[in-house]
Amino acid sequence: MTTKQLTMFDIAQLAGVSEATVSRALSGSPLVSDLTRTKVLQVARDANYSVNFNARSLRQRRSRSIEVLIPLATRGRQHMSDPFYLDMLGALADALSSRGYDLLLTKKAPWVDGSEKNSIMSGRADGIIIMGQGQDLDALDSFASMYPQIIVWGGHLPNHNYVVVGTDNITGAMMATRHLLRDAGCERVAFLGDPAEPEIALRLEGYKKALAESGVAPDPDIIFSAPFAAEEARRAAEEMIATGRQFDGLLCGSDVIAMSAMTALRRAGVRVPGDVAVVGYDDITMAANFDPPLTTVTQQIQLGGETMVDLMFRILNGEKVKTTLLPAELVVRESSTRRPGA
Amino acid sequence: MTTKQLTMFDIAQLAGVSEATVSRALSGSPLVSDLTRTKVLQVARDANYSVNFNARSLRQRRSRSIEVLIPLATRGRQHMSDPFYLDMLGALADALSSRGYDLLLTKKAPWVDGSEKNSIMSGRADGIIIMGQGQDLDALDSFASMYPQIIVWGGHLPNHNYVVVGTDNITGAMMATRHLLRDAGCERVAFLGDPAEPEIALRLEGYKKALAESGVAPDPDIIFSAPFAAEEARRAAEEMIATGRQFDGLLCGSDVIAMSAMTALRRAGVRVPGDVAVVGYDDITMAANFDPPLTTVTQQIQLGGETMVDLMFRILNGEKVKTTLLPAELVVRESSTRRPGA
DNA sequence: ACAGTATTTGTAATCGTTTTCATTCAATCG
DNA sequence: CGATTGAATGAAAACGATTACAAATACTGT
Repeated sequence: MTTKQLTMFDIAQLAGVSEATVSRALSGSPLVSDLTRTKVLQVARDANYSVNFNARSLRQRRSRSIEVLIPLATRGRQHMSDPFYLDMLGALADALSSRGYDLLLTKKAPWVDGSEKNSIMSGRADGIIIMGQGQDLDALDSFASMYPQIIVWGGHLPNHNYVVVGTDNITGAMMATRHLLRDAGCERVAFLGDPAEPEIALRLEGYKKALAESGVAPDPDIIFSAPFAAEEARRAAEEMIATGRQFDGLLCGSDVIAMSAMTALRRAGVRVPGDVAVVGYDDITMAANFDPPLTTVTQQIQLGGETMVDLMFRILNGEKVKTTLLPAELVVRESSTRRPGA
Repeated sequence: MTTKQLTMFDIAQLAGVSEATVSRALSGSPLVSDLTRTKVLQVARDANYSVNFNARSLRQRRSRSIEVLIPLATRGRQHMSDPFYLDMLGALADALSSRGYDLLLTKKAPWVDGSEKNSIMSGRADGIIIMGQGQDLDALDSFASMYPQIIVWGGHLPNHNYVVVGTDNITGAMMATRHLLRDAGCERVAFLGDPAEPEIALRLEGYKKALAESGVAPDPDIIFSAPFAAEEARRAAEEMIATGRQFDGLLCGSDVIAMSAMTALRRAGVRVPGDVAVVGYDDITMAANFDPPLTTVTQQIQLGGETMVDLMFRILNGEKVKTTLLPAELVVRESSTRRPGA
């Protein structure tokens, strides 16, 4: 059972020094002789002592933890259950823990529900990493304007006063669309995704740009936008098919959407990639292990997590940092290697 | 920019009362008159004041947060990227936040790397929820023996001194296997999963039991166990096929494994469920939206998360709680509706 | 009006660190 | 050898809340 909580005072007694010295020894301060340090460390280890986190945070006025906010879109793009988030969470957890920081996971944005309480002002966290701008850009903006120590993963939009990290969605979608048009030989490329989410909107923009490049006018009939998670994506795809829209290529707003759409297509007797070439976005772990393996735009999740954490620490150090655009890269796999009529 | 940190003293001044009264008013203590309470609340809201978390935790000796540990199996069952974890994380986050608690996400088990430091003894968290027993049962056991406030999601094993919450893996696997044998008419049902992970071992046990029921002797040739995540699962399945093992049914240790295996099967020209009926385990969100929709054993993730949190709070209240077995339920979908030769 | 009880409030101690400032002690120098 | 430096330590003041205890006030009933 838990033995009585040891305090620094106890360690000081045992080591025959003052609390101040113990504190210094444990925190690696140079203001303590090597001899005393080893002695103190030894005693602390033997006693299985652990510095009280709250006391330290209180005194130092920093918590050594970062909140990661994955807003549960009430109605929106992806549900929290999108594996993309998990991959990113893993990357963030690694990046933070390698710096001795903890990760506080939250689902509810502090700017909803009126109460302006948040983890920064309560000293709960030193900064907040927000996954996705979400749909209420103004609320995010005004929230972020109160705190500099905020990093947002998302799309690069013109006016905002927070630091954004994200991949180049426009270019990514352009590459994907070009691939469908040129390599896969598609003539009518459709789009499936919810542009209410900024990242998706940018991908839609890239899609249109690529079409324009090839002299194709975007056809609103095959630009399907509806709010969705996996389930709704499938339904949307089913409806697309049911209403008889013609397309031989499909660019999806995410891998989850792509997988769901492929399911719908196949059920409807449409072959992938034979009849329709499909491309996803994100390159989640499962994308490569899907059947057929999903062509997709990789987001370099590991790098993304690392970058966000890096920038966060810069901010906490008082540096001025800039929004960062990571390169997107197309990963070609079988789902888009169309063999018309095969 | 962040205005100077307000303290309770400031609020007390503004409201014309003492700090003690402010504290009581904010915490909803009955020891304060309604009049003063509303006054104080008003002032606090106007000033946009927020109680300092660390100071409170220090004084109250509890942090109002729970650590959720998702051990990154160095070599093992599922990588952290299994969506099952994300669904469960979501459930835990909901259950915790509805009780005003925070979720501290961790990947590294405190009992590795020698240092016995952990979030409980440092006052960082009030309890730890551990996702999966992992492979080092003894280490977990001895760690848990030091702290009562630990809940483990996993398999129900005979000897351990921590509280386990999990679904009935044996029964779940039995139902799944029976389904393959009886409903799908399979004659040779294979198993794919890594029994080094306790939950998988139990599923394997259920599988064998169901076989025995039907008078079938388990064939080691088609019980495939290898450590894996999605990628490795696919490889394992590929090897299964390549080495020419005969089977017309496949029970997988998880949905991710099942999806990967299905990919491998189809690539090899094996039809699912035509030639091989496949069943997964977990019922992750994507299972229903896969092609074909995955027959699987649902784990009632929401209930599981809620249960773990509930038990955790009981423990923190000093109650004695018992290991809990949640029911498993088979969800039949197309991936196992075999039409031999169809 | 007064003792006796509820009800509200305030005072001050406490939670366990870190860190400023002062102090000690040994070493160096002129 | 006394003065001066420098390194290593300790004493004590924060950090910002909560709560035990005491005090003040309001409310009973006689």
